[in-house]
Amino acid sequence: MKQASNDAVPRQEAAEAEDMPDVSIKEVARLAGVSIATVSRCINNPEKVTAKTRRKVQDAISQTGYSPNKLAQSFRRGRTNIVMVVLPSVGDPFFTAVMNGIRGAARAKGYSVLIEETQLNTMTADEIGAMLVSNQTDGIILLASMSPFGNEVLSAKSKRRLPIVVGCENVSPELANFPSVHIDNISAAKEATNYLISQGHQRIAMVCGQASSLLTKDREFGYRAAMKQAELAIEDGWVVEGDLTIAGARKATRILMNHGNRPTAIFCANDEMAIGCLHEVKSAGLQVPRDISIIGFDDIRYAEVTDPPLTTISQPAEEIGERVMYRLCRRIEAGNGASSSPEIVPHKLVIRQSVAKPAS
Amino acid sequence: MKQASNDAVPRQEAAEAEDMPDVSIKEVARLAGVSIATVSRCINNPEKVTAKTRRKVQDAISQTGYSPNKLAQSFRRGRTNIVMVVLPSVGDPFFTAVMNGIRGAARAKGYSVLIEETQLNTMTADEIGAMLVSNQTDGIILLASMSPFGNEVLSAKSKRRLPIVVGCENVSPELANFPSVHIDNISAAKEATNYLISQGHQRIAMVCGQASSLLTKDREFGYRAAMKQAELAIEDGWVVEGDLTIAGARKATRILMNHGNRPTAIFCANDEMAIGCLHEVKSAGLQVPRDISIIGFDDIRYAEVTDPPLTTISQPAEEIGERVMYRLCRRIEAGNGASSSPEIVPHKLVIRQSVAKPAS
DNA sequence: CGATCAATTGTAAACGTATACCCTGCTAGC
DNA sequence: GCTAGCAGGGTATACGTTTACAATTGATCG
Repeated sequence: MKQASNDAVPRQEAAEAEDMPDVSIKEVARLAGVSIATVSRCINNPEKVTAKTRRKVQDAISQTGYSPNKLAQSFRRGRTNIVMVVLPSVGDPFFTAVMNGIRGAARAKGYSVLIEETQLNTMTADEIGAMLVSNQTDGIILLASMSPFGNEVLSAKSKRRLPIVVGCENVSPELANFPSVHIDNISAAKEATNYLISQGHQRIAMVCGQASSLLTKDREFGYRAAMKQAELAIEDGWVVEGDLTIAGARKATRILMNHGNRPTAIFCANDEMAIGCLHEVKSAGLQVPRDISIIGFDDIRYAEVTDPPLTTISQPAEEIGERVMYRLCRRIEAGNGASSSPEIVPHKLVIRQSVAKPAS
Repeated sequence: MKQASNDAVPRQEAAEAEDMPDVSIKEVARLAGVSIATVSRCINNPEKVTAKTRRKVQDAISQTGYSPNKLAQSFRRGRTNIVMVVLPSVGDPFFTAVMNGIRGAARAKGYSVLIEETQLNTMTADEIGAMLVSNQTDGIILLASMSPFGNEVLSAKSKRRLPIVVGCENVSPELANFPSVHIDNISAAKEATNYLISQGHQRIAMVCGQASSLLTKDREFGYRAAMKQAELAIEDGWVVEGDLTIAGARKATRILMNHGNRPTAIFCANDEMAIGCLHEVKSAGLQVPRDISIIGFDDIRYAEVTDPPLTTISQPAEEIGERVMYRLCRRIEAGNGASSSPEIVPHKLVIRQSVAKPAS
């Protein structure tokens, strides 16, 4: 296959591309007959260099296939253009949607996104702190409560205007005065519960999230508040803890189904669990919503294709993602100058068909 | 709250932690009364340093709260310990599962994971290539066909034993001799189709993925092969392209439902689409599997909670993720020395309740 | 034509770490 | 007690950029 030389292929280029050991700015400078400073300027401040020189450098660059070593750049500039987002589970479609918003904004701003899950203990608070401190990332978006995180590294470093923004949930006390963007989880949970009440339900149970999660804590709080306000009792065993997964919800639902005083409606702290709950109720031979009503939270994309379609609270997930990323950017650029007030985005009750008036 | 001084708190530490401008190895060395080389050795080769010295250094480190600047480390060592994975959609639970495998292995090996989606053009092939070339990442896992990617950057660089591993699908010709790990998509699709045939179906349609995706191309190929082998005709309009999303599948399904010669079974190229398909069929007032059978592909976690539960092809998603990551590690460490043969993992037909014998 | 000034380019230092190489001092063997 | 050997620690350089500053060029104006 090695032909002699009868085509007009620019042979030199090919040859250069062949080995190309590790072409640095030096090599380009040599080839263009200028100093490395000029090459650097050509790339970063093209207006500060003569058109003629720019050409020479451009030629040299395309000849060598040079591209700046990002490692060196990051090192020199002290910035990686990487942000980290910490969340409970990438698998949850709600967070996926938030991530889409983040990713879009990140891309627009020239950042890459590093994802870390807390769910399976894939990363401890210490490690996250270490990551921050060691400059691997320019900033962090917290979509998950990280209480243990607060005290150790954070408090010491927070004064150094550490770029952290909290998303999707209230900021915990330890993280006070970090910016945040989220819906009003308490009000939203109240609204969901009130909707069930307005349909005539009185025996309303809840499948909530882990106790450690501030987000689900708020939702449970809203549920309890609504029940209290309506003067409805919450029986022992009606509030059962899931782990925000389908499997967890199924287990929790089984417990509820076997409760002596079975509820007529179940409020799930997220849609993922509502799906598990729905399946489990149907598996028990009951019908939804005829026998039991179910309401979820998040409005993930599967919510409208369940059978029956899920009534739920809708969050503007992508928008949250976008906003949280933009706030992080401002925090990175402006330091503590950027505002740190919480930003509340609107939620919405989406009525589909998993809730009906109770049978009795 | 600012008390005078009546407790035994080590005041110096507190004071040091207070400002901590940017403590570098130099500061630690100064404090420990040793050279920076020794500090470095203490961290990276503790056995090459006296216990006594080690102590002094350790003390200085914890006093200052020093942690090595990863940027500088990466720069110096020429490695970032970050790998990039390129995939069509993080939202797809199948890829989420693969990612879990990747993440687990990455964590075990000390890598962080950078995710890039191709679906929404969030990153062009050029950008990915640039990323690679500029050392931002140590290696890349491709879970998505990147045909346009092949020629430009890759071919030029592939000789430089670029650490790339392909996952979930056959490696395209341009990427030849990169390692890969995936199931045998063609055989699996054949198996799915044959199962429908074995149940007595003759009018079998398929909702496939984008033409650009090698993975879905293979599945379509398997379907066609099985049909041919069984001497069953595929009518015009029975193979309709979805985009691997619920919405796309619903649109595709509507087309199938209106087909003059309506199929009795539908093979969907992934479960996400099968869910959309299922919903659409039921929305049309038909029953599954009584009126129409549906079979999916991937066995995502929602597959067992649909109504009816989805019959599908199961892939060992996490295992694929793990293996692909480990192969990438070997590639990073051993260069081209590491084998580059494709690694086929087993798939499995999971029979649930979305397929039955045809009515007629 | 020479001087002054602006525009452009070159020089060199710095970022924080790792390490090759050298030096010191100790131990052990004779 | 002397030397060979070696382990522990110091010195200094390199990694590839960016950038402050110096130097040079070219141009404009007197």
